[in-house]
Amino acid sequence: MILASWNVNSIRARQERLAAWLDKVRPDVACLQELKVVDEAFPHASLEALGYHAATFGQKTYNGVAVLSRTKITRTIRGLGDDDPQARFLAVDVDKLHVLCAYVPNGQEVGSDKWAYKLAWMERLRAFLDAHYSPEDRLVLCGDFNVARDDLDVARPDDWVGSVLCHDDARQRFQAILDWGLVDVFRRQHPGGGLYSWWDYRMLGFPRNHGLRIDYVLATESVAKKCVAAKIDRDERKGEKPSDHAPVVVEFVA
DNA sequence: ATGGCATAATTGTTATGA
Repeated sequence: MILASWNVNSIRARQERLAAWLDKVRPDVACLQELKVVDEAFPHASLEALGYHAATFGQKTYNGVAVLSRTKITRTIRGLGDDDPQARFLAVDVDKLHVLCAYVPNGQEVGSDKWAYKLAWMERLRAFLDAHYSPEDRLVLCGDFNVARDDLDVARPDDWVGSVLCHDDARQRFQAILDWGLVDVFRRQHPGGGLYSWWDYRMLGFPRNHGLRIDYVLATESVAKKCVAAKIDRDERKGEKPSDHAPVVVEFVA
């Protein structure tokens, strides 16, 4: 089974690239973030034509998450179960797997209101896991976490010391999510680091490979132990009109 | 200290991202 996570940075701007990529990779499940579109304008028809069911939790202009699946989606939970108006979380069941798709807030600047919201949001995500699932479940939590876990996940760590992507307080919230009972399956496959999922559009970030790994596939151990391959599809950061994020693609055996 | 690039709201400029 192939599972992917990709922050597309507008599904409408990325529609052609997304379709070509789905056709090439044929993931069984794909978690998408930053749709920047309301549910009514989500491109269901073109994705159906490619063989995908879709669950969406969209929003005008900002945020928005979706899960695509080649098999039927049997349950959908939109949001973390509170009155937060930002569309950043979607959980579905597909086959015998819980699939959770998250777009963690960026936080803008340490000390800002958005920063406080980011930390609180990550705590709410951990609480949601506690309330709804067991670490014994077959579960994956994928998405853009807007946190580089370790300096191994940062090309130029000195540039990012204390920033919203690398701050200890954010890393602690991330670790609390892992400590619930999740494995960073990409890290397990590539313990040496030095592989990135996001590069700034500016300052020749991608040609210089000044990247960070902030997109993740996390899995409970029963799923993680079936992982046979994990990669970041750097080719998707090349060419015309790329997202600033590349997809993370993970393969599991039966 | 700032912008640098991209997107979506709109058509000149702002909010946001990471």
